[in-house]
Amino acid sequence: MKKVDTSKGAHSRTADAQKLTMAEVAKYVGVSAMTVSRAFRQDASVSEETRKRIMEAVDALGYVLDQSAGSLSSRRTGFIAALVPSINNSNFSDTARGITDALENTGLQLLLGYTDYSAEKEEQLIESMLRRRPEGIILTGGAHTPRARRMLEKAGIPVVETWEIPEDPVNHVVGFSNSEAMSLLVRELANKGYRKFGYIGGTTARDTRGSQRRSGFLKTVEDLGLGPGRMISFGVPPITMEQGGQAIVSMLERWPDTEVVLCVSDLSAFGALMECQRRGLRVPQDIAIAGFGDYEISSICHPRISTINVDCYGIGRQAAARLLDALQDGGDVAGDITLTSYRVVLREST
Amino acid sequence: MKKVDTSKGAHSRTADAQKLTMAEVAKYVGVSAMTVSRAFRQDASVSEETRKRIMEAVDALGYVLDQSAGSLSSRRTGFIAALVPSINNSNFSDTARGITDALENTGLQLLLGYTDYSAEKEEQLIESMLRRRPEGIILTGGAHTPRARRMLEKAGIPVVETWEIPEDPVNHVVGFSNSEAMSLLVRELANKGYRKFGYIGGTTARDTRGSQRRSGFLKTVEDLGLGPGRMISFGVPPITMEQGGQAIVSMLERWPDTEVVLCVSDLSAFGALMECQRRGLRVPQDIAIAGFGDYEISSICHPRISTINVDCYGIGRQAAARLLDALQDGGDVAGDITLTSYRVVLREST
DNA sequence: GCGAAATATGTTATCGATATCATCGCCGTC
DNA sequence: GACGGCGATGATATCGATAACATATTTCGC
Repeated sequence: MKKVDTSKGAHSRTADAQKLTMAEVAKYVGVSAMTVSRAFRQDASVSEETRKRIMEAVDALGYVLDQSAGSLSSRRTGFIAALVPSINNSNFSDTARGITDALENTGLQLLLGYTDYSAEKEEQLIESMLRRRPEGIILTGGAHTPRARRMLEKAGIPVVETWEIPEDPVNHVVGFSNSEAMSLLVRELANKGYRKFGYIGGTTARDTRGSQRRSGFLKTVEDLGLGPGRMISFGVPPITMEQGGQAIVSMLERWPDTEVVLCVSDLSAFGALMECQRRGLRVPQDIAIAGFGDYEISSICHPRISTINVDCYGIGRQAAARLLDALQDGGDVAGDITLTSYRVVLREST
Repeated sequence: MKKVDTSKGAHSRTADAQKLTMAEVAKYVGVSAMTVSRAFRQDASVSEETRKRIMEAVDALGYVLDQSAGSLSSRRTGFIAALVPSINNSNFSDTARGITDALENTGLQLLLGYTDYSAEKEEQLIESMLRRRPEGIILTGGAHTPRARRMLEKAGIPVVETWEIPEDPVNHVVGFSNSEAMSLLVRELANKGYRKFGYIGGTTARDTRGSQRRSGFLKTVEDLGLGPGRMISFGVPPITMEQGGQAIVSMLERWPDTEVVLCVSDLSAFGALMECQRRGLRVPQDIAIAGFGDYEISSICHPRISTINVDCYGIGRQAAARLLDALQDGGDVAGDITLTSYRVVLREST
């Protein structure tokens, strides 16, 4: 890693000193600042002729609207805040993309933050987001610190919690029951004849969706009379592909006769699958594996992985849509719950 | 997908009407607004006693600082803008995370946008970002529309282009030569004895880094006297895992004696690898496969994929660091080029 | 113990846009 | 032809914080 200085592109920050304001554009055109302001909005009444002249001046001078100033006086920042646990996880980046797409052409801009699955970090982020006075906020999950919750309630903006169904929602919810989804997968696999079930997940409750999946698994295995589920907890959530591989090794050492292993996500399932191949185990004959989330990888790898398909992108789109509804109606909308779809996808790995 | 109304969490936007301002906190405490403002900054001179009383009031009232107002008067928005082609690609989300991490505790907040590999979309995004008056901006690549370039130059803020080395940089650069990296991979594989080289990539030049990798491949194969490289172009960049699978099928139909296939990214390489397994081809004996980017998947799958490791996270961290340097020095820093490291990682797939 | 420097706090103007209300033509209608 | 209404534009106050300067109070060195 070396550094090379070049005089090219040198460029002092204060040089062209972007001092340009609306008033100067106005003077240049020979109208008032107010008229320039109006020209930037499509609903305002400005003659076509004037607007054209203004826009030409804007182009010529290189003026760029200053929304910080605008939002102070209009009391509309045009921001929507969204917090996701991690952006490196494609499930959540799909949700983020859904939000972005739904916001396109609304004039709203997304302020995105990563909580790293930590409620404390979430609290910090909520505060720093609220300082920007967003018009709405989208969160992942329903577990918040008390202070975070207070701030949210006091903010006076629509709040959407996603990806799960909190017991006591703040406001709107767009998501599904992770435990029921996992339960459905267990039942379908039991129907296929599997009896000895194992589960691989992270060690703590930091990942609330992961915990819900786990409890759905445990309960359903019990309900079906298939004895206590075999549980390997490995690594701090979210667990990686590699940890999935290590976990299945532990599983097979401890309970060699396990027939099928369900994983908290497709990522660990994939790691487990590859580790089995490396060890010469046949999947699903020697051991069957299933994941959760239907990541792209699961439909591509060989054998393909059985999983639960979740509408990640749709969660984002709908969360944004609920927010837009609420903003439209002047905020008189009561909280509601929008359930999103999921489905079991059985493939060659089970 | 159904909707369930609940009266719970109902919550009208105008109810608690977050009218709370600094002045009211000030009145509550019995000091001036200015003192409250000072209490929020660590460098300001406020007695410990007063600050404590103010913070208690802030807590009690639930006041949240309004940065939109603050940044108007201080002329510091605390925003850094960053544009990446896609957030669903883990290489770029790693870069985004690098930026976020580097910005932690600087009081700066990231405004993130996705260009979808489109220069037009990038132009739009640059404009909407500049409206927020960011203090610096990080871009991916060096291909911008003329208007985008003009806006960037006029903005008077530090600009960092990343992930490649533009011929004519706007300002700072943090990246590496994609063509040289690919060239290095070709040479190492040639050293291992491979002679008949194929390449899989997307169909258009939208993905400039992809194009650079391709030209690095072609040139090096020629230079080594290994005849014209065999090229399969498939799909609009960025190409998916599935398209990688389809592409290798075309490759082997057209040039069945191909010995090694290089892919524009690990994702397509993985798709190709899995498709080979599905068809009973042995990798690397029947066909060797290499990727680019060293995604997590490549070190986990079986066989593991040879690739170029790129310091995605480091690109983000360093880009942010260059920006912080420039902000620190009052912007009198000339543009410079920071080269980031990459290395060939040979694994079982070649 | 006195003046200078440092500390703590207040006052006022201001950042750059927009809400609001006022103004001025112009058109059409009864 | 007078009046109501609408379209286009301008003047002024204001959004909520902070910069800059002013002032009061304390600290400290010699």
